[in-house]
Amino acid sequence: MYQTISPRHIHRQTTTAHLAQTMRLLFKPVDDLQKEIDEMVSNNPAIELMEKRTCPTCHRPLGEHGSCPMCSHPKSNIQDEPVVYVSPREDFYGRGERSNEEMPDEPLASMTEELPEFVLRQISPELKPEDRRIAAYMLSNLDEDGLLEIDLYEVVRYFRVPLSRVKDIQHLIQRAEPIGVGSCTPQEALLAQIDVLRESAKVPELAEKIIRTGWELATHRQYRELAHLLGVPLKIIQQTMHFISENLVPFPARAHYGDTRDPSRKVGEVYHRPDIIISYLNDNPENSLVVEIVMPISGTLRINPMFREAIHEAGTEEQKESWKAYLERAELFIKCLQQRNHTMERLMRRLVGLQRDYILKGEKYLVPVTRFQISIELEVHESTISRAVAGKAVQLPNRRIIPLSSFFDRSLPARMVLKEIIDAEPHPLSDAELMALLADRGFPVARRTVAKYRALEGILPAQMRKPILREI
DNA sequence: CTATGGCACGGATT
DNA sequence: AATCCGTGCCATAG
Repeated sequence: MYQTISPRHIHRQTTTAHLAQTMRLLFKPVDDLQKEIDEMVSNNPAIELMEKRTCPTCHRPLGEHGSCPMCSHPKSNIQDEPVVYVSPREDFYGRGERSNEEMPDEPLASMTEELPEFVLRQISPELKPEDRRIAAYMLSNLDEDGLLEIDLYEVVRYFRVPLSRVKDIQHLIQRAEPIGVGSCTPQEALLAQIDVLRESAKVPELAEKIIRTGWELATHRQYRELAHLLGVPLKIIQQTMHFISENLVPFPARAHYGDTRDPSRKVGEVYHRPDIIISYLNDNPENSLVVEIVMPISGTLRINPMFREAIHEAGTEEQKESWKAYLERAELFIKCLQQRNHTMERLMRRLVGLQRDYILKGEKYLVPVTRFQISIELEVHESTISRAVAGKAVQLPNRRIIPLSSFFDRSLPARMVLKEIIDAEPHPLSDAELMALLADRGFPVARRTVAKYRALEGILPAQMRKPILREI
């Protein structure tokens, strides 16, 4: 944003109207903010959008001080103080870009409306610019299960590019969340998931074999025939099938929608543009973290100086008044935006410092914090924090997009440890036993609560966890 | 009798 | 003031 006013200065001249509007803007996620800004810019002649300024070397938008935080900032060795800045960032589809290309943007099925965007956003950092159209085209042809409903050759013909290039793009898509999306068949989706899973856990060799050669039999639950075909004992087959049904999803998109196993993901809250992007400086894990507060516009807003001048030459007194009103509203709007960003910036600086391990090492390391505590530390009202957190999404360095509110989830670490325990124990443990083990690891919770956590994580009760097969 | 899920209560959080 | 979350009690299933 255009800043001639320091945040402290803003604070002093806060008025009630100002406050009210700041509140309104504060809890708006980027999507809504974009509409808000668009409307203001097109209706109010006093405000204008400066052209975007991008860094000449890395093409990222410049930070608010006119320097590029991504490449001109020296390597920071301050570990507790991440670089936080407000970033003007373009819509990922590129505004206006769509008009000169015949980007296929026919309406999608309502359920998957946001899936293509969601995926495109994840892969766009690795996607060559010239491949974006192809990726977007493929993503717009997903069915409601997240599988590609067109043939790869169709894409080849449409864009007249080599098949290998299309396959490369598909490979990229498959590895984005939900993993396996964009595959042509359920098998392909499963194999992609195995691929990704192997990076962090061991996967039975047999699983891949079953999917590759015996999938027909497996889907019909003809395990005996399958065992015979692969020359493996029936029992092993059953165990592997159990592994598959527990860990893999043949229809990637379903995991996010109707699946009651993961009630923490609500429909509509899943696929968001990130409001905040956390990444490594220059994408190098050696470097410190950079936190971008995303702005939905590609430039900076400011008062049009011409307009300010023009007021003196207003024809009638009436006109003068109305122009002044425009001017005031524009000023207010800009100040409120600045304050919103300032609040977000402070919040994220504190939060990232606090939850660094969570961001880098995983959910197990989340530090339990309440909004209330943060509000005291930042000396703002607790509702301010609530507003700032509500409905916002964060993209982590590993490209996962999660709700900002998960930073305040008290029970997440306990649930992750619970998962670990269950994964590790070959013998199914009852809730009471699990309770004891959790207590050992520093999570004293009631037996009843263990059951609730299990349910939250979609883990079946002990008896049902024996090698019984779930429907695929 | 044991293991679990449902319901509801109370305290903390928002 | 409304909502969320952990927990205790009790019914039910095996």
